[in-house]
Amino acid sequence: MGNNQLFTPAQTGRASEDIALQIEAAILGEKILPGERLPSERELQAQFQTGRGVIREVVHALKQKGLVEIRKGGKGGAYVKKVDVVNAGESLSLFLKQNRVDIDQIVEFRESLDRTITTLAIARADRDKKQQLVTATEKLRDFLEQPEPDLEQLGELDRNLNIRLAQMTGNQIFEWVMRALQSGFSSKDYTLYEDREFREKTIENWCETARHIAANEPSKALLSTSAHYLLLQQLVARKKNGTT
Amino acid sequence: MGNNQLFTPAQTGRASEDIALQIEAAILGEKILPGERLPSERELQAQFQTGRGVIREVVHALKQKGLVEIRKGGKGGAYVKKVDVVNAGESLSLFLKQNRVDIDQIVEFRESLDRTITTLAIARADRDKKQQLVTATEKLRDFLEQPEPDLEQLGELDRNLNIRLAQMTGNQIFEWVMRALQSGFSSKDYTLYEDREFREKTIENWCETARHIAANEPSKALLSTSAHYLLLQQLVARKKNGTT
DNA sequence: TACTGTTTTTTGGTAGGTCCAAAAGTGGGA
DNA sequence: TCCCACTTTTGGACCTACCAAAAAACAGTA
Repeated sequence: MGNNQLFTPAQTGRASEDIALQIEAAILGEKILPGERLPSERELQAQFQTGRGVIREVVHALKQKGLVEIRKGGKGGAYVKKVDVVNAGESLSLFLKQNRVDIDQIVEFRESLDRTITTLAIARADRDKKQQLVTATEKLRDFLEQPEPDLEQLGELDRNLNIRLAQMTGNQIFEWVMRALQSGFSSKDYTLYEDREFREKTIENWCETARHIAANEPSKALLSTSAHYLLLQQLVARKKNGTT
Repeated sequence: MGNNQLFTPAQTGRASEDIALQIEAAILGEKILPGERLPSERELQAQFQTGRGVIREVVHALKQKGLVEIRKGGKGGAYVKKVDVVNAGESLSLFLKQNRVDIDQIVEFRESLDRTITTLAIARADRDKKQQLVTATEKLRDFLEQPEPDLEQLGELDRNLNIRLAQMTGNQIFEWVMRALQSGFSSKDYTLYEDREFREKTIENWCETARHIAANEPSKALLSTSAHYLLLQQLVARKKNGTT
């Protein structure tokens, strides 16, 4: 970026916020493209006519927001990241954690989300994607055949299925919300998959749903989805009664 | 270099992140309750045996996450905030801004969200709340009678209506997502309300929807909602053709 | 030339200090 | 009692120094 005055010195007052806004605007305004790097902390310090501490705070705030990635050493610095859908931001997760949102609410929301996603996925995704979904669910079922399946890995596969389905809507927001929600969900995971019956029925249900989606049968697919959430609600209710 | 460290992630981890996690855990674990304050930066510096810069970074990261609020002066410091649903986190907003998510996608998502919310609101909210919704929509219509309505204020009222409706579901997550989405939506606002016809039809539609909700008529309410989004999609399409 | 190991430079990370400004408390005088 | 100046607390900014990691530059050898 050289010596052209992309940034102006901070005004007196909340210097850090001012600088943060300038840099953030530069990133969002694509003055600095993803993959490029901001000047080093010491350069920024000179450009903004400020202390390095301020710059560090700013850069770290950007890092926290997921806008940049920091590398050290020669050619290190703050590299602008493309905020992709993977970065599901922890704000929802934090909200779920601190407010002790009831798991029923999460389930309810996920059900409504899933129904829409299923419908859209059937309407929009191409044959290949749908077939891949079926294959993935069958792989999951095979995985479950093991006498001692790794529950953590199982959860991971399940999450991936959900995300894959969300991607099939062609609408990034569904994927974003799904990811955000799952990071919050796993944080209050009641280790649902420990229940063997639930686990088997759920996977079977997944396979069924995937088949309906591949067959372009929205109403049947929605029925499977509902069945899944019915199962989930029952289990959650049991767990609750068991622990309280 | 001892080879015994080959498999451990090594403690190259930054002290600041470590400290941040400790404090965050203390807050989320309710060791420190909302309203209480963390020790002062200098005290923390002493407790953690570290430099003040590190502490400042940590505290500001927490502030950025919305977990604390910083006051200065005597009795100042980092006060723990209750992360309420209002704090809709900017991660979604950032995502929408940087990825140039198409406005159609936002509209599509909002429509699906609104349909669920409407259904749930009818099922769950009590008479009073529903009546208040009707009153609020009528107030909005009256506001529109002015020859020169303040568009910004109008948008604000509209947002409040949406949030009020989301609250009526009794599920905080809907409210959270609605808020997050709106902060992102307004950032790519095509100044839709500038179109006088759209504005009037929309408000009229709002009144109608509210009445259907108050009358416990889910299917009619959903019809109004659909009509609203149809209108919105048309306008967006027109704007798009006009600008590209 | 090509590879290899060392040294230098760049850059973030940490430590500790000084000073400033704002906010709350403190106390004296009208 | 009330108001104003003074003091204390605390975050905000700035600075200097040094450490550690990573890349680049370099030297040495085959």
